Amino acid sequence: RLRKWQSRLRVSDAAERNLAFALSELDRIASQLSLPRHVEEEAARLYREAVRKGLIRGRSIESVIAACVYAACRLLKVPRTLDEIADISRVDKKEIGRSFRFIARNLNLTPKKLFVKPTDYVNKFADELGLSERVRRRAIAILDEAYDKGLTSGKSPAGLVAAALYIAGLLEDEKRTQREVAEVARVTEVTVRNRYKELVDKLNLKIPV
Amino acid sequence: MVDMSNVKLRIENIVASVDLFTQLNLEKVIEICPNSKYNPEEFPGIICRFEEPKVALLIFSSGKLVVTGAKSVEDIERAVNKLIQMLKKIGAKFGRAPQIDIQNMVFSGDIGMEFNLDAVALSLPNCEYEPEQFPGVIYRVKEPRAVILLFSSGKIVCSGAKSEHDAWEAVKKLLRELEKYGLIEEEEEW
DNA sequence: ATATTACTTTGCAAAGC
DNA sequence: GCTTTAAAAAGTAATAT
Repeated sequence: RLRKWQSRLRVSDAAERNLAFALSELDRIASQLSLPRHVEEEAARLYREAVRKGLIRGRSIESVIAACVYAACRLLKVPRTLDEIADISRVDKKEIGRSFRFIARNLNLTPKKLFVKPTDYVNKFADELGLSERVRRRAIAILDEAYDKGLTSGKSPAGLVAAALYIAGLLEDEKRTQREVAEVARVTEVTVRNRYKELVDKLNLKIPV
Repeated sequence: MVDMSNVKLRIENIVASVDLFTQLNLEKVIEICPNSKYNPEEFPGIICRFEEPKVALLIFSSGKLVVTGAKSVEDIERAVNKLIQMLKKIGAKFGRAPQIDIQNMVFSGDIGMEFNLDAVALSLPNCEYEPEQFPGVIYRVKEPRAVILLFSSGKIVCSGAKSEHDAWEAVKKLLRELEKYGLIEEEEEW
């Protein structure tokens, strides 16, 4: 009886210590990414729910916390690339991605709930690139047309947005280099180039020389 | 009824576990396997490749094997018999026929129609789609157990099935779901 | 800037750490 | 959990020329 209580106390002790560690890790990530309070709170909620459902087994607390941060950003439409989160996490991008897909499956975070409009990424990247409202609208128009023509399925949203901003910059005379857009979107220049070529070709865009 | 007339499936890989019911001395076996590798430190089995039939075999001291890379069940049987003939030369005794269990079959295929994966992911229950990490929709079929990767081109990969029949059944279930949620007849309305 | 090679995802067994 | 093996899909990434 007493032993039972002691082991229960030990278990709850460990659980509390783990939760404290998880929340401090969440705090660290949230502050480094300058995440709004409500996103951090949502990530904490997701984490507690994941613990309640026993989804941490076999996964590191750090990868699950990072996954919850990414999920919260997606749910609340606060654009953050997985790369940005992986940069400041101790676990690699691959592991965070696995944990993210696992909690998404088990916490019923459907693709619909997780969907972030390309517009949100356009604004985030455009902010970092200092691009005008006109360029943003042009990029969104390009993305809409690309979607209608079936050019976006299976492609990296970040790569598509990067290429659209690159093109819109050229068309609106606010050029940013492929290197610059690739850097903010966290994709390679080759990806920007590939998306650029396809969009220019299939949407018959005339790029000023 | 779902129209499967335009659907194609091709076997790409078959994984089987085999029991030879004989203990093996891997140090001796390694001598008679031409292109093989054996590093007990990193992996407990011998990794052996046959060119005909083209398969890879993992040979364990327990007399159990894993045969991968086969394009047909017959390839696996031929590979196992070939290995048995080789093992007989180093004195291995075989009291009974080997037991071969197909564990996994991988198919590539085509549904014959393009898909807007955003639309699929929005309506198809229990599917995953993270284009930032992988270009296909991941759909898990419970019965028969299998997983199908669906790409925007309409090409698919089906894995986890234990037979060709199961793979076709799994694909049929996916098509029924796609049809049920109005994702089949789309042509221009992306 | 392009070509090649490599890695992402899915499924599974084997024996041992 | 990990280690090793196989193969496809289509995308992205890393490295070579």
